[in-house]
Amino acid sequence: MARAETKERLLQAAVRTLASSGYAKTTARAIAKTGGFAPGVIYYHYADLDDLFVETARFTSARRLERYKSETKNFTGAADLVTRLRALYEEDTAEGHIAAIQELVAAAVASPRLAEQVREETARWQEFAESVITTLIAGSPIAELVPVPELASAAVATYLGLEMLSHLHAEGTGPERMFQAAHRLALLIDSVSGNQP
Amino acid sequence: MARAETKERLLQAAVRTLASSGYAKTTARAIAKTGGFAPGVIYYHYADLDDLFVETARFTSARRLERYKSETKNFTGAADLVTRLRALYEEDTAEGHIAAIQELVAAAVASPRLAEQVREETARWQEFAESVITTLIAGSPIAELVPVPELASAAVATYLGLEMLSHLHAEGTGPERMFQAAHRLALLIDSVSGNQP
Amino acid sequence: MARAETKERLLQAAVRTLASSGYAKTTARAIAKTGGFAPGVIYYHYADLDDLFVETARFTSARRLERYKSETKNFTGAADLVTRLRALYEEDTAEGHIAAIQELVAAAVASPRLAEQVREETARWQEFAESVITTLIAGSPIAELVPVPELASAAVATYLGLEMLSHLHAEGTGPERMFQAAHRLALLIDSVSGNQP
Amino acid sequence: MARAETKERLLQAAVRTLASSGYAKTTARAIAKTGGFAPGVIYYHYADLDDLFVETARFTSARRLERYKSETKNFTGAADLVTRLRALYEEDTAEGHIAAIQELVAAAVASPRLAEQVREETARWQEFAESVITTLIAGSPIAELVPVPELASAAVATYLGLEMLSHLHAEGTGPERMFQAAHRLALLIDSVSGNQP
DNA sequence: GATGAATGAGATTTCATTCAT
DNA sequence: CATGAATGAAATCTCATTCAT
Repeated sequence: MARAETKERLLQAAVRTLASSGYAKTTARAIAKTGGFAPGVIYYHYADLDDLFVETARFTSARRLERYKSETKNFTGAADLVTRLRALYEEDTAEGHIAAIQELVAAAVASPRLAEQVREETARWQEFAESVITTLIAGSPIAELVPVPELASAAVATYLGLEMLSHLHAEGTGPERMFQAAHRLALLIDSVSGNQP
Repeated sequence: MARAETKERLLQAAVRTLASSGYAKTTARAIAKTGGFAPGVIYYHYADLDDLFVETARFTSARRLERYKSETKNFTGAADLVTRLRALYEEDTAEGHIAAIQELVAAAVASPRLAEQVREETARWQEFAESVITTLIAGSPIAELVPVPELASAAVATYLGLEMLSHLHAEGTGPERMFQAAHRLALLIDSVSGNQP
Repeated sequence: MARAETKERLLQAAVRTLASSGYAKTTARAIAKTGGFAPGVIYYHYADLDDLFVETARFTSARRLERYKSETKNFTGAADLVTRLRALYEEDTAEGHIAAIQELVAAAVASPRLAEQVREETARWQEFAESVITTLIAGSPIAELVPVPELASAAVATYLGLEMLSHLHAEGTGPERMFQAAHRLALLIDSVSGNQP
Repeated sequence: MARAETKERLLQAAVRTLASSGYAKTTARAIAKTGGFAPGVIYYHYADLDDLFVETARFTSARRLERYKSETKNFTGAADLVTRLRALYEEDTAEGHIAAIQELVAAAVASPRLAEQVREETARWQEFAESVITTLIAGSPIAELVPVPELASAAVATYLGLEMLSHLHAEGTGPERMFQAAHRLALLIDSVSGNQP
């Protein structure tokens, strides 16, 4: 099998296992079982598990960020944005993307290399959040007053924290209700700014 | 040594080890080394490591919540509240409290009992956040419009997410700048509501 | 069991296994089987196999050197010295001491720490050889002409090389015949110098 | 590529890897990397690694012995012989020949076939040493007294032992100083025997 | 002839847990 | 109550060898 193809299978399996079992239980065997290959393959393609985790952070983050960028292109207002983000968040949950990232963040305490990679990815998300916020407030009278970087940081943090907490609730209604509240707030903002809902 | 005293030493050691090494490296030996006692003691006081982790979640959460409640009693406005929270957040960081909680949340994926305990603790924090928000908006004309539970959820999530991300930044200036921005916003709110700063 | 006692058991087992199986086959399992304990014990007392090998080099070398010093005290001439060395060499062979050292030297190519330790031990043997040679030629008219350090180096090298080669000969008569030849030479030297045989 | 040519590339790569990494680290992958070919090739030309090692012993020994014989042809005395041996020894070191042999000797403890091959090669070197010594002492009055086989054994052993020890010394000045001492001794012998230096 | 991806057996290493003291 | 040595199960990792291409 082609090298690149196999590597992607490994990364996918790593994401799924991290999300479902936590990083301490994401053993080589567990990943192999998830992906349906022999544990040895991991070490043929990656130096060690740490190496695989670093690549996993890069892979899943880049992949999702691309999707977020493409799906939020040309949003027409705050409410529209919330609607799109809600759909994307549901994809994240389904794929286990944020859950995997959260486990990788927790694992990063013990791995400088992983910490550095997650830091890089987070910076990319922060940049994305900044550009969305900037677009959102463009033309508004309060645009000057908004501390964009801090708000972007807060947005990324809230996103991660939400996922973190939603894992604890079997029902998983937490985020759903919050998106609804956010949507109501967004409609309010749009009506004030004269956007089309 | 008194039973209770020893147990607290164990729990403190667990918190410190979780914060500094991550839960996968928080082994019986590692905790014992942090606390300066023999690994065997853990099993004298707790059934197993999972049991210790459950108790650790209860212990550090209860302890900090008590402190948060006592330190936010009688706050006089949004800006005052932010100031107090900033000081408390610094204590959290110094003690490794939130870092430990974050590791426990990550670990909870693999332990139903731990997940249940963290859920309980989170509920208490959410309740606390709700009461603070309710107090904050009491008397305001918009009080009716604020979705308190959702806002409280978001606040807790942001708090956790922030700590999560701040771990990745060696400098650690992230939260500091956010508290500053929050303080400026709070001053604005206070001036609108007629609070004393 | 006392820590020191167990550690010595481990070191003895390591020497025996190195001598009988070569360093590549001296696995944790193999050592444990030789010594009759669980493989895990090794890692309780030593950081890793490399660590155990370093200590093994120190242990077996120090032990044998002490014996060599005590057994060559007050030798009365070259022939007497050869006789004593022959007996000591037989002990070495029986205990597997030199065979183990030889395997450790071969292993040292891949382990800087081990290389350093073997270097230290070799220096001690060279020093011992120098003191023996100096005693041997003391008072002789040619004493001034003998390059003691170089001769000591050569002696140590020959000793190791001999053991190395004797391993290849099932019969093992090689060293025996060489000691006999050395003894004849020693008698010649003694008769010239007027030593008592 | 011609069969013979490829096989020689494999053998060369094996020698270099043995010398630089030790036999435990001389894996199929490591050899392939050294030689710049795929690991699979080894198994096309040799049954297994043991087989490759046996051939490597034969190859490097035969090659060097041929060179030793050609370079010591018609030596004119002890000092001249030492000079030639010193140059050859430097070649050995540069090519990693003796280091490889030493690793193979260490490995032979665990492989009867390899042990047998090394034994054969050693016998050839012993024979070579005997013929050199015989030539050296021919015509001397003490020729009858010299135990040629034992001396030849000792010479081979010392040669191997020296290399073994020289690996441990980063500076590598050990053998150099010994060749110098040997040269001074050789000059003395030549002057006594009336050889031309 | 040669490649290099994949496997499975076995090595090293870690660690929760037990237990004699 | 506390200690810390020991164990056994499971983890990480390595590698000779095979095989489809």
